[in-house]
Amino acid sequence: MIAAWDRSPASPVDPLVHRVETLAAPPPDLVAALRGLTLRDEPVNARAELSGAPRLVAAGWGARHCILADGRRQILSFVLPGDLVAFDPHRAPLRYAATVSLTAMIVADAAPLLDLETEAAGRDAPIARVLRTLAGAEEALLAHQVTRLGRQTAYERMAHLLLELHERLCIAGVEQGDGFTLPVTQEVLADSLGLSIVHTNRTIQQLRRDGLVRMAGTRVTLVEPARLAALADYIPLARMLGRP
Amino acid sequence: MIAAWDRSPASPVDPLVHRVETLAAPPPDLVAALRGLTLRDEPVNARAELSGAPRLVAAGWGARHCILADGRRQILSFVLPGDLVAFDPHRAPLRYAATVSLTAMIVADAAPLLDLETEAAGRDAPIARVLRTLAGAEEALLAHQVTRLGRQTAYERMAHLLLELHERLCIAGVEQGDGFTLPVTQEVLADSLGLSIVHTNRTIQQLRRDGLVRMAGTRVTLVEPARLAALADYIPLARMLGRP
DNA sequence: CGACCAATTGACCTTTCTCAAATTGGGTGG
DNA sequence: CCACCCAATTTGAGAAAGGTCAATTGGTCG
Repeated sequence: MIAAWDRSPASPVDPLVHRVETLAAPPPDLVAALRGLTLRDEPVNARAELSGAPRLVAAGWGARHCILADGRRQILSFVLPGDLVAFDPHRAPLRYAATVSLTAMIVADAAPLLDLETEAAGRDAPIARVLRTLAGAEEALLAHQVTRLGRQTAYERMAHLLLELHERLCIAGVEQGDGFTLPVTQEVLADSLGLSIVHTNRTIQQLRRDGLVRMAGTRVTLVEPARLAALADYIPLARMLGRP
Repeated sequence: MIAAWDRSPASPVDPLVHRVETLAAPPPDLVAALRGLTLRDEPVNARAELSGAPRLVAAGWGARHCILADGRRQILSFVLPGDLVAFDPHRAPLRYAATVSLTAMIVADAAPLLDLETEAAGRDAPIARVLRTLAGAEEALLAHQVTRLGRQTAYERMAHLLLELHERLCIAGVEQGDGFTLPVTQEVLADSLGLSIVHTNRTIQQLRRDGLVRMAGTRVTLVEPARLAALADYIPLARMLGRP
């Protein structure tokens, strides 16, 4: 048996490649090209701001959020392995919306990826098609987030978010099976779900009592994914992006 | 005096050009090129689905929305004059999120605009820069929407949305001054704000009683824009996009 | 052990929802 | 012009969901 630290270290592009393979049916040579990239990566502390240059998340959790004048915070989206941040260098980042790390992270310089796109000029190039799929995934996440916040109860929201996080981590190849590691506090969940901390806690407990999820430490297990998906009206990202 | 129907008909690109001029400081020759476009436009009935080809909204109101299994509806964003719909023909539209007309609309074929972008190949072409700004505006709108739904009270949400609609219509040159025409029912506002119809109605009345807005028929007047903006923590789109 | 942060619990309060019933405001056919 | 209709707005009353405040527990780390 091989211990985790004993394996050859994963490449920072692995989660991205896994996402691409899962969502976009890329030609093999594009996958090879992506794997062939050697990206300069660097560690980022928790609670740091991710700003500036184009980056690819290799590990760790972050978030984009807005903060109101009186301190209320709303998370717009979680930033997970395989995600691109500030990818278009020509586009100024939104003011009053920040991208921050929630845990320690490893982020890589995404410039080589950009070059790949620039060289393969043309809208129909496989790399362009793949990047469009990733943009579509981001759009789908925002649609999920708005619908959760606007039209779902706390119970539904929580189930929906857990399903989404699980699906995203599986798509990125970071997790597999029926559970995942949730490395953030309930306060962070509350700031994503638009709930108070107290109510977030009670909602989790209700899901536990109903036998739908198990949560111990940072480990989440989706005990009854099908029932969760039904009650939360969860539409998998893969399905939103058009795969039947 | 000239009746409305007597004026020379506005070009379908007018709202777009006005937005671009307001938000993106474009070079004069690009503005000329945009004005020079002759777009085939067509009327769309209220409550129709806007699907398929790239379109530019010339007049009327639409919305993107998701509908849950039990009928609950959440509007993701309003679609107003000057907005592009399904602009990237290479990108499949999200399933389970539809774009519909709320009023009668006039929409134009956006293909010539796309051609303009394709011909002027290059990320730094003025047309590309302008389209990026419009994409940034859309992103800012979604940030607003998520924050409203997640962290604001009904009262704040309503004030915030009215300010946003007003700003968008002014940016598109469709309105000016301190008011605008709101051609949708309170049910539609409710579906955007994540509220019930009844509470939407009561919230509007509260704003009226407080002397912050006037609403008669479809006409909305922002009586105290500054106080509204302060209580709703409203950040103008222009400021989010980086203009100081 | 003490400090501290996250999770949890209890009590009470506010916001928002639901249901049901007016009321209003245009249009429309007679 | 008027009676009628339908959709939209408005009102009332009671219930449910979720928030706030304050205290307690549990685990971790120096």
